[in-house]
Amino acid sequence: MSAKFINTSRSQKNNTSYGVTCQTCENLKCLIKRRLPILNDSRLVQQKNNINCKKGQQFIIEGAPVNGLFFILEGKVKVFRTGINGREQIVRFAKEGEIIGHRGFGTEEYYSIGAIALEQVKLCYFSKDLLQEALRENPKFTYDMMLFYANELNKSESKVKTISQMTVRERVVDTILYINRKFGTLNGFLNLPLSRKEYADYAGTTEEQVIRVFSALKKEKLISAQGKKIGVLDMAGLKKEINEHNYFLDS
DNA sequence: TCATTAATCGCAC
DNA sequence: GTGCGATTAATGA
Repeated sequence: MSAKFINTSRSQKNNTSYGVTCQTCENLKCLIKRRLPILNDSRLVQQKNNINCKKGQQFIIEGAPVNGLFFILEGKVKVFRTGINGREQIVRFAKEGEIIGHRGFGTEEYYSIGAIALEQVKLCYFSKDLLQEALRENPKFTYDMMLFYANELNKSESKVKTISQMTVRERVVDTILYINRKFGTLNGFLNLPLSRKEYADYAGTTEEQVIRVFSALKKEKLISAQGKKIGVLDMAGLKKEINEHNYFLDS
């Protein structure tokens, strides 16, 4: 909770608490890892920081000043924004290889979002200044980042449409499909245990609505539920729910 | 086992 | 559809 994770003063070489450097990292989804050949001797990769987060720990606080960007090395997080009456709207879920906090990058001085670890998470933290330096010097890297931003914008525009035009039932189904697409399944259940409230916060409804839709879907044999674990029984049936209204979005 | 926390359900608006 | 409160199930210390 304290601000010590923003501590960028790490004297030595590339060693970290758990020994992952950009060179030894195996996460090929990471933009920086993919461009390592051209970024290898930049100060950016030499001075990155590693941060360990426990489950439930918030590592980005709304309103805090932006000093850099987070890349997820391992684990899953949720990114949210707090609404008027204190209700939180989950903007997206993110997993390894994704970037967090990029919206505040550049002109914004403060984060407009918060981020919480959903499980044990390892993060790579890059300072804003060094990142800007790397972007100015490496057009290819800059281009990759631009594609990432364009893609993110597209997804968030799709989500606006989802929330404003779909019924609650469709939004909940859409959320299940989204989690399924993004995180896959494990032993027949979605590979990401979320509370009903978290489903609600993502789908833009209330916890009760999610429960009601879930129990309806269970009766219809479309999904199964055991506590937090949700299993998809009839993928085609769920997709049909949304396809019928032509709102299916692959975000 | 007891104490919390989360999931459901029912009911009024 | 939404929001509150009571009941019950699940989880953790």
